[in-house]
Amino acid sequence: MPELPEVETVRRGLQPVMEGAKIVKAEARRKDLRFPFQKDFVARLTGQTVTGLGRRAKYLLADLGSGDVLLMHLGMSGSFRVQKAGEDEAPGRFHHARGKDAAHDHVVFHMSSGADIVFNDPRRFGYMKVIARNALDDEPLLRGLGPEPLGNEFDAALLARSCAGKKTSLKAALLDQRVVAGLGNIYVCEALFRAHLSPRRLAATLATKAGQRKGVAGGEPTDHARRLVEAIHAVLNAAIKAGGSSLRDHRQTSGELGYFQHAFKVYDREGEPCPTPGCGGVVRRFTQNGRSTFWCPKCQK
DNA sequence: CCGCGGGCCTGAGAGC
DNA sequence: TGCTCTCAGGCCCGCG
Repeated sequence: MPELPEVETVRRGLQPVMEGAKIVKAEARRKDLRFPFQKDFVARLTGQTVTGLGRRAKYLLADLGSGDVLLMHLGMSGSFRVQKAGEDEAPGRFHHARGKDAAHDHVVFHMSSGADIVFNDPRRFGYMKVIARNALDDEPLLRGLGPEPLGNEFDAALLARSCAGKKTSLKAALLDQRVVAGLGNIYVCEALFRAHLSPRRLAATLATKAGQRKGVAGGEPTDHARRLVEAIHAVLNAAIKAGGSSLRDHRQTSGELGYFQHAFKVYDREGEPCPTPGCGGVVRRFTQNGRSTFWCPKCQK
């Protein structure tokens, strides 16, 4: 489910109840999520103060007083909710009028702030791991990640360079977290639409001819690359402002829905008229690398 | 190394 | 009502 805007929304919801508070008690209610929990997972969290809550790509990172970092990933269906300590934790199958099945409340942090933070994940593609902060650079889950799309170093030149020599489609390249870290299927479709670029275009065409050979440092970006970076910035910032997109699972930690799904131009809009003024095309869908791509074949070239 | 397809899980919705 | 089938916002792994 969650792409960068949803994870950032979750981070902003958790920050006020986690930062500066102590994890009085941690519960892992099953032995695994996507991966088995570490044997010392609960022990390394218990009694620790959370000194900061950050985000890298689609990961949340909670800094602990011990020098450890708690790494959290929401997978496809993970969500956090914040509730008052002892409140109505899981009385029935469905609670909080949120359609969340309590059977999938897998991890709970009881905070000294008086908040219980509950991680719910029906599909269990999410995971959590505690690692030493001084080993972050060696962490396999983080090591290959490319630049933050909203970070200073991510610009047209860098994008063009990392697409240089890529034989794959532009769509697949943008989904590759080594190229840029944090985009997923929705925001790739939306960014390509806003940039009027075809998802089928060869990724290497973002660099000029001179720069298309892989690894050429001076590969000049094309106007296409500039347009695409602008579109990525715009769509991510707008989505964060809207609290993310709620299709099925994503909720803000308060339980509120995000509402950026209403602003989708093409995602999940197969058959609708293209929203580009004067285009007159129709939004189409097809499958690329096993994922649905939504686009307007008339104005995305 | 690179790109692709399969697999991991559960649940919602469509069609019969 | 209920069954079967498809699809879903992610990512690791193994294959060619």
